[in-house]
Amino acid sequence: MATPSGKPARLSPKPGVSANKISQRLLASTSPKRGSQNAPIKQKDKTAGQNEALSKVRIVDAAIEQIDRNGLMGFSLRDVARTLGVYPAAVYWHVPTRDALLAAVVESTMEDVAPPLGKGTWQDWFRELFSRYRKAVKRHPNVAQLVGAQLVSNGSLSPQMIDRILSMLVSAGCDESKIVEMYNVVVATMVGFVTLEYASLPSDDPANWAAQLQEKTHAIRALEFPTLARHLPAMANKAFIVRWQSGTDAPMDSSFVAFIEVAIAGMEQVLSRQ
Amino acid sequence: MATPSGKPARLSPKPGVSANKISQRLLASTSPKRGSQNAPIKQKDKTAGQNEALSKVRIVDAAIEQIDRNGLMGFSLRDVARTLGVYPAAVYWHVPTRDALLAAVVESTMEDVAPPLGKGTWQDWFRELFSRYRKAVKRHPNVAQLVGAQLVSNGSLSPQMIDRILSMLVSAGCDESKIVEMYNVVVATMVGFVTLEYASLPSDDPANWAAQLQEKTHAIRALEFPTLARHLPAMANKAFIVRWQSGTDAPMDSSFVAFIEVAIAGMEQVLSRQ
DNA sequence: ACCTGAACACCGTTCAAGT
DNA sequence: ACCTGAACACCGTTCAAGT
Repeated sequence: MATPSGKPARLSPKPGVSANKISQRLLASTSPKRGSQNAPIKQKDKTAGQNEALSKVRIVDAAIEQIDRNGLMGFSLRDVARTLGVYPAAVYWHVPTRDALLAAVVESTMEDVAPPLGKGTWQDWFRELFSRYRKAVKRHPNVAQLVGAQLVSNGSLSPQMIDRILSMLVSAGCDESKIVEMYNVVVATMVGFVTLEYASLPSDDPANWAAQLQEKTHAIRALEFPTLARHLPAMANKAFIVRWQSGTDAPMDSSFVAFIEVAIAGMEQVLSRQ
Repeated sequence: MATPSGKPARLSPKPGVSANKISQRLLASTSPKRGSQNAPIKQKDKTAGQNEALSKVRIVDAAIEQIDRNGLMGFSLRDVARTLGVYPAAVYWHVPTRDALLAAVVESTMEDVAPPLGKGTWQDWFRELFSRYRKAVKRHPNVAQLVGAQLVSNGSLSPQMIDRILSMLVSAGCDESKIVEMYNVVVATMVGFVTLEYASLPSDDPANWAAQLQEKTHAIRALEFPTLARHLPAMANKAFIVRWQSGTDAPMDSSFVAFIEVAIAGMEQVLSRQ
């Protein structure tokens, strides 16, 4: 009845979902999958509007739509092709690989995060930058993981954003010798919290998973971990590691604010010390 | 010759690698894959040592080894089974799913990150925590993405670490009403930078990819982005978004130090204000 | 209790051939 | 130039059956 892994050996038959890879489930949220067979279904009716010429933008849009609906887990080139009514190979004419497509998705998601170089304080500018980034991710939360992984080293290289961050650091009085370090601090701050906040849950079966995690939570020995035990009620589903919903369903607004205030206060401090 | 996506329509035949999913390539580093067929190759010789009874720990260890060698991309249940000389289904007796296995990998990677509650300052304790976390990730860099995604909301719930972080915050004078927020700040700080630093590169062909990115970099219009242009030499391969190696090959030590100093200075500031 | 052997329903990618 | 149609080499997962 119970396997060594402590779970029932097999649950319900689980029909079409099956297969997949890497962070897939880890990063995923939910997703059905009504599988059609092989050949694409050409829909000639105007209602669907699926018969304009295929193009990279149409493909990227379809990909985003699919990721929004089904999570990263629900994403596959073949499915995108299916919803566009073409063969998978057709997609390959416009996009060299699956991951190039995902890179394009990231790029599209990240348009216009960097605020213009107005006349406020540098502190306010960075606050605005961080908030805008978060809003951009919020619009397509299931893309969050991609962004985190991609933004680091990627063709989604937005020179404008980089230039503005550097300019702002200069006008914040950052020493030229420290500017690369501080730039990295800014980017890590921008991306770090939000990536975690919107990291999606591992399970196919969120309800069950939440229940299990709550179990585990209640099983914590109050004597061994008194501080944790004391704060548990306040932390439940509101603190990293002790939550069972992602930022989509349980936003962490106040913690985000705290995070950026810490970051900015820290930057003030470090910049004034140099 | 050139497709709309601006890349050659098809490169070299690309033999066995093929297929895969999600962040796969995004998170991956490199990986061959010498494919055996279907049935596992039983090796009865002692040298390989592959004939002890199958068990969850052996499976997890094999998984880690494989991820270290081939990247997350090179990871598959079937491959793990292959190296253990058993059928894929055998693995399923010990581990309920692929992602449960990856969760176990994370858990194993994250052992003992939280330092004991010694007698130093709270500042030093957090410095130590952040450094230990980074070292743990460094040991198995290809697991970094998993950790980032998992640690947030996961069965890798380590009550001890949480308890210690909370205790430290209390003794740092953190107001009880702000403790959850500050805890989240700490976790995001711990995980954020390092996850980005070790995020792996998208390409199957890192050399080519690096070249392309350098091209793109040189193509930046100096007139349009003067600050960026000025600092480009200092940033190349050392700054997020403008690098073509991951933390494994190009560690970002000084930026990491700057990051945690900013974080700690910020925490001092915020804690003293409340 | 633990594993084999085979099957199922998917993948990403390639490639000749059509239009 | 753009897409079809089919194939190739993989996946994760299930399930009866063996031992």
